[in-house]
Amino acid sequence: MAKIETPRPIRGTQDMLGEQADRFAHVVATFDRVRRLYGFQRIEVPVFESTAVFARSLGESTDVVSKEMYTFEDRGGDSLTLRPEFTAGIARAYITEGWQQYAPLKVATHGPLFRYERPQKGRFRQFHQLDAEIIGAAEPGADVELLVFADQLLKELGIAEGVTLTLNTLGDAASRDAWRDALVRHFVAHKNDLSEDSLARLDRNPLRILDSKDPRDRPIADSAPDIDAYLTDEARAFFEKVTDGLKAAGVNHVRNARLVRGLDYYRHTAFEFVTDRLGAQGTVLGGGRYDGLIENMGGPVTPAVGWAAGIERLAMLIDAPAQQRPIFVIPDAPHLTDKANAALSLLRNAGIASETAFRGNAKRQVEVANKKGAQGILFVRDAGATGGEFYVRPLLGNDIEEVRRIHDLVRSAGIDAFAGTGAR
RNA sequence: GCGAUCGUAGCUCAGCUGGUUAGAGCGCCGGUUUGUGGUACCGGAGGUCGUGGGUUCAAGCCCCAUCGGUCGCCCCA
Repeated sequence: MAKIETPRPIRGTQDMLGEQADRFAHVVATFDRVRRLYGFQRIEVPVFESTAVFARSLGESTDVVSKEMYTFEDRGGDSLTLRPEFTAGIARAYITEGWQQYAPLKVATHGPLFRYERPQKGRFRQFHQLDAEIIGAAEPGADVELLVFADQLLKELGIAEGVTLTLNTLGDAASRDAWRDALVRHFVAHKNDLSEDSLARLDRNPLRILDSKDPRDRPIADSAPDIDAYLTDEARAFFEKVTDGLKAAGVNHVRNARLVRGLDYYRHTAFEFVTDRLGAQGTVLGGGRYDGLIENMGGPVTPAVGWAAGIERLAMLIDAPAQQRPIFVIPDAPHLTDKANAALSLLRNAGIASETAFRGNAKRQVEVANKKGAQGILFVRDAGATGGEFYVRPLLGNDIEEVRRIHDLVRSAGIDAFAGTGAR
């Protein structure tokens, strides 16, 4: 008989078990809790959209659109794309669902995203992000609130220590255009000394040369003009209000005049929370203001600002979430199984995490309980057995008070709880 | 798309300059011991050494190709 070949998992996808899944869930749960503190509504948007949603909004020349999207034709011949980011889909929903009536709208979501990239540390083809957006607010206060929200999230995840907020402004459209022209002039003047990669960037996305890692580019990038000289008065005032707001909220940051964002629609505030603890993937949370996007997609002129954070990356940084330490219920002999199950129900109904092994003698089950890090063992015996019908034995590192509570609970409820089991 | 590196049991790995029947720990299965209770002992199953070619009397080990993992470039969360 031919051997059945098990299909392999798709490159860049993950299967998570135990601690890894717990870490992931803890990040999401913390986000969901903090997001409520800031009054962000939960939204859900589709995992796939018309290709045009992403192709138009992200910019045709970006890597994401030109080579990283999972795009396919459905059976009706429509071109669909698995979302490579959240913002474009949310902007589409804002327009098509009439959410303008709620502006300024504060929304949050999380879920899977897809990009066709070579996987490496902290990078996957199916990855997951937290996302927060404020749509319909042109005020710098919106930028500040999002940043303070992000900062609190990282603090509550316990990773603020190793993570730094880096901040920049790309100015308004006039500032950005003037700066961009100046940059191009600067780079063209040094064209002969640029790396091949940066020569290509010069045509597609000259801003990106600023954060090139190629040593040949560094002197040229470092001597390039900052945006500061090209900021309009309005843009400068806006940026000052953002930094002042952060200061008032006690959020530390560093200015990174070389920070640019890859996607075309960014204006004004651009920021990244970065760490050196994730190998080449330094960015843990990033975002900025995208005042032009919704208009670009055929909607009304709508200012907006938002950020996204990589759940996998955050999950790698946090301490392992505390393990659930169950009470193990062990019947002393096989005929006590039903009685043990009754005890289990009693514990669980009282909100006490408890488990039992499905096989093995009592001795073996004790070993299983230890391996699972049980907090204590509830031995279930025949009525009148020496040592008591129910006996709770605490294990190493237990919470004595909790064990005592269980002891009392079972003993006081014991008679009635097991009356109907036929086990007595 | 490019580069580096790795690929031996379910898992983590050992396997000397190529040389008999490929090993360990953990896990799994069975048993012994104990018997108001955890850390003991014995045994067993399980591997076409990623796959396909090649070199050689002989390949887990050398060469080529291919697939996959990991890390990096690009780009990004």
